[in-house]
Amino acid sequence: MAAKVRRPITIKDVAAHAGVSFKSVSNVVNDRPYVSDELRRRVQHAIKELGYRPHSVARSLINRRSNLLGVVLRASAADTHADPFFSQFLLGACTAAGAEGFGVLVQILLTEEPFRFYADVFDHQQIDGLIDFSPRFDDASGAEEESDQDLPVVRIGRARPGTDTLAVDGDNEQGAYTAVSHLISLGHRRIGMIANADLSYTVANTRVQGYRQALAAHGLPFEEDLLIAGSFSRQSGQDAMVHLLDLPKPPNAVFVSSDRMALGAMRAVYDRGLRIPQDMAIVGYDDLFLAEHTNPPLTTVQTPIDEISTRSTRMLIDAIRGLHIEPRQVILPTRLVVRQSCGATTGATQDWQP
Amino acid sequence: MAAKVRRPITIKDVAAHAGVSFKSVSNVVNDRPYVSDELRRRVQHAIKELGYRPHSVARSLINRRSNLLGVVLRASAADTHADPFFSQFLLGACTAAGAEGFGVLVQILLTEEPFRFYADVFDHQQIDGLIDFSPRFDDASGAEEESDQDLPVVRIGRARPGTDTLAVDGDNEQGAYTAVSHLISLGHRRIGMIANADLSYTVANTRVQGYRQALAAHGLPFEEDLLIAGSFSRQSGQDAMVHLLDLPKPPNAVFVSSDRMALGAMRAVYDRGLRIPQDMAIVGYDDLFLAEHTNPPLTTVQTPIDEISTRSTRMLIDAIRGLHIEPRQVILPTRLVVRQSCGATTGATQDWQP
DNA sequence: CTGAAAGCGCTTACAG
DNA sequence: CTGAAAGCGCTTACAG
Repeated sequence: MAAKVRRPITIKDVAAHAGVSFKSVSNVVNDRPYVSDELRRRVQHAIKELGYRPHSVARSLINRRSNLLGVVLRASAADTHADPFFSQFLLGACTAAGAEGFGVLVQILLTEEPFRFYADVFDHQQIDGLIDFSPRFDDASGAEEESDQDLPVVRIGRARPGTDTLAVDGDNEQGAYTAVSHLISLGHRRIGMIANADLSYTVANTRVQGYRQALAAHGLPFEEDLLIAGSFSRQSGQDAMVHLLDLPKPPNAVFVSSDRMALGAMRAVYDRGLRIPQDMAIVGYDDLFLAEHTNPPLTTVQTPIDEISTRSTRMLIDAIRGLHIEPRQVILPTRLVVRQSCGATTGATQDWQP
Repeated sequence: MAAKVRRPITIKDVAAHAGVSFKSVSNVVNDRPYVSDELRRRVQHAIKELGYRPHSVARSLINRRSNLLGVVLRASAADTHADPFFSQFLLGACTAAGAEGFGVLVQILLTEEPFRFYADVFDHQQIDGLIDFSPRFDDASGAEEESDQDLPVVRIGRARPGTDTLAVDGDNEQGAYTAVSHLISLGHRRIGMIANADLSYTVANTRVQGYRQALAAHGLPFEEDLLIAGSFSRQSGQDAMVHLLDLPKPPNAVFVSSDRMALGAMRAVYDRGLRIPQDMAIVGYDDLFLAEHTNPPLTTVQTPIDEISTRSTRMLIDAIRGLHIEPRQVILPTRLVVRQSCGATTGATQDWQP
């Protein structure tokens, strides 16, 4: 453990203490070749003894590198409070960044605020690159893809087709496909879908694709009536389910591509005096903490958030280092977590009431 | 909006463009007095035109200030995934810090890792001060209060008695007091408590104090049997409730000082075939997102996390600026959110099943 | 390996 | 207000 330091120790203090030139200290610190083992040992000893830490700011000034990564989250105030992914994402990002000597600067913006360019987001703070973690930002605006500097940017989510934006995302198509196929394998033939948002959002659109592909792959027709789009909120999930239940011939299973909205959908089902999953099977998306605690526990799709955070951070650091990055878009597989709301009796978790 | 910049613009570029000395540019940027309005206008015009941003690293080197705040979260991997407070805390901290020209550097540590001193946490990254957001870190270790540098630190949580650590916290005593008093006002006389952790954690201990004070204030005896400590997890809440239900004379109301544990406690109640709140009233603590979604919705205590984040950030910045800070410990009032698990019929939310 | 110099972009303190 | 200099802590490039 480093000795406790009161006054800043500089490279010169270390050089004096070790009886070498400060140049040699620099060489040792930066792991340069042509340093004799003996010299290295003496310098390292002095560094330890004095508790020397290279002054990152001075190095930044000369290297034109701050070794700082920016992470921006654009979300509504309500989302932020509940967003279970951001903390988890940060954990992975901090770990991956730290391993490469980078720190993580965070900026959270409310979508209610006027749009800001990346350069403005971190204002005068120098960063070497940036991760845009704004899963719910309307893709149609597109403004966030326009890097206003030569700043490397990795986007969490889907890149706009035709662009070469660096992007990492969970496989929404596959996640939805798996969820719906699971319902089909359980014997359901009329399966509705409540999309998590308007289809201009890729995060909604891609999941609808998976839904349609699953139907098609199993020879089931796509019925326009059975697909309805919500808007992220629980209430919108409830409204959508009411709409489906009011159909002349309602579905008996629904894929709700957001756990939060699935909560609202379940409420609508119970309000009609129907049972889950007997009268209505439900599968969600996200695997929020609460998915385990609904009644019955919610079968849902889990996004590989840890892997997304690690991959995107490494990708950004590679970009900062000028490496050639291939592929530029990474899509990571999701996992279906089977509980009871789908009607499968094979769920690992047992039944309980709250 | 700033013009788009390809190459870094320096203070000299601005000076040349405006036809003034670079010294004057510095004066304008730093809002020094004795700058004529005419000069200021010319410089500001040039700054805008060139899209100049002062190089924060160069300023840091000379000012010995990075304008960077560190925020550390120490948590277990499981907690991180679910911790609803951290994102929300960061939102407040980023906003408050940004308003004063500070950026926020984040570091998330897993409690499973070996302990690290603050200086090691941010390694070589320079920060001006630090917020320790480690609500569940065992207070008994105390290591985190020992600043190993002259680094200003604000702790989120309770300061150790007798120390002058800067600290901001929610009023756990008052929160618990209010929760238990509410149960008493509903007619309950045998009220148990499941503490969120071992009493060596102030976050548990203070809530127990509130529980005892509420009993005493209403002339009810404190019965040792009715108090049992869990350990943050849902399972521990379930086990504790089983224990209480096995008592010769079980309570008919329980204050569980953690929503997550309340979830386990509810499960234990249902496993016995009992009803909530008719057979067992329950009040939680934290107001997690899911509290609204339990069956029945959970009455719980809400911590003023937004105010905690804003106050602690401002306090840290004041400390960095060398201001005298009084009081050094701030305790902010909590709020009881009445739903249905306590048996009050006056809850604003209506009854529903999941 | 050491020495002596220049420079990263800025601020400070000192003369004019 | 301007000018010319020094310096924050470090790295780079150049001689020895």
